[in-house]
Amino acid sequence: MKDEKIRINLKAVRQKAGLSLAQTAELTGVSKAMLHQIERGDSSPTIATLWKLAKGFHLPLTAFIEDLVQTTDTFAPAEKEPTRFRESLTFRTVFPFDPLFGSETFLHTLEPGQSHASDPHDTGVVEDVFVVAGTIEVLHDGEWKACQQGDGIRFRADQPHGYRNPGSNPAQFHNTMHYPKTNLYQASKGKNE
Amino acid sequence: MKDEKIRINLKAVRQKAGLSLAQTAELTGVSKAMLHQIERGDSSPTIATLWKLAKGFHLPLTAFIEDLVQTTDTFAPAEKEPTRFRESLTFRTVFPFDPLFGSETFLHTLEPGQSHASDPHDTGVVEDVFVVAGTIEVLHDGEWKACQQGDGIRFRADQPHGYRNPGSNPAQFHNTMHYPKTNLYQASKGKNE
DNA sequence: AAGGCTTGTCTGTTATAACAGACGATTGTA
DNA sequence: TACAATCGTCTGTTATAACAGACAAGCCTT
Repeated sequence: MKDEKIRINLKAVRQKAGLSLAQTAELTGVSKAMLHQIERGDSSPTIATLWKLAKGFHLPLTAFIEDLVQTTDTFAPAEKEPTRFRESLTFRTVFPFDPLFGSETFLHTLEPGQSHASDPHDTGVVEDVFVVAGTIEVLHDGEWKACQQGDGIRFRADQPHGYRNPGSNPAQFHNTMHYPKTNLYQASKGKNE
Repeated sequence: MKDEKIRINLKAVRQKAGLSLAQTAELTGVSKAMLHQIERGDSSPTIATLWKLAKGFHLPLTAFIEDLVQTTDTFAPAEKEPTRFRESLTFRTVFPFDPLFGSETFLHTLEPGQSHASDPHDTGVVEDVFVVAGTIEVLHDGEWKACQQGDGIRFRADQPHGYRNPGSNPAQFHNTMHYPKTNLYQASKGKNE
């Protein structure tokens, strides 16, 4: 059964923390016997107990099950689009729009001092921004939010938003646009199907 | 309790797929009564049950567990505590799974010499990899493909694949999984043995 | 050795997750 | 109106997750 991985993860986390079953029971509020059964794979814990474990170890719930989620494998390389310029920023298409997923990803580059304002998109469109290098500020809900390298921010794009680079070094950020299923249907009604 | 997320996500996923409780029971192997109790929050499902749901819907376990940001704004700061995954790589969730888009995004970190292999996932699942820093090699069709900083690769994830860092510096890469919505429907017909 | 204190394991008991099936309410069709 | 086929809800029953506590084996002190 796939549940093995849960057992392994729990044991690994516990041993990594250098805790005994009793200590773990004290820490998480899950009985010692239950911990033992989970590690042995004799019982499949409920999410409630999983949550106790996560909280006790100060780990995200996914820490115990994330490996179950790992995808894998084959690939068809994506073509690299040439860099294009708009008025105020440079961008490159990393992953082109795919109607199956309803998303597209760009890599934007902002020189120091540059800013770019984007008009509101259709309702339901969501934007993911992840700062690859440098520091940028993202405008949404009427205020500028500072985002450093490694920060990720998701927001509704059906309102005015924009980006600017307040620093002294070039900044790069990922930009993924999600177009909800409902929008796709309305947009492509009578075309695809 | 935090278990609400499970209930909400399950109901959202089910309704998104346009399935009734009976159809979902048929699809996932979880009884109709139990589905109802889970959605109502009257019972805390077992991971075994959660796994049935995930397999039935061809979705990751995180689809039911991660915060359901029904397209609300999220901010994932870079300083967020990374989740350690075994001995082979470190990652953190940048954008959690959202049933509206059917995708989730992680940020993986590979130390020099580290490698990670993944098991095949459901057909139709597509993975986007974008190298943020350093150099990695991606295993595909039995051969390792070198990917430098700024390279983006999209590939189908229904075959074994893996990542490794052959360089002498740490490497970071984005990892977005797309779970096609069509799977939800196709799975309901003819999937049962 | 003896004692005290751990470790992980194994009981018996309780709480509840999971099941099969019945039930009224609703919808569509003849 | 009557009938059939759904829907989600609500029973009673079974399976098992979760608990408290006992147990032997190992590890230090003295």
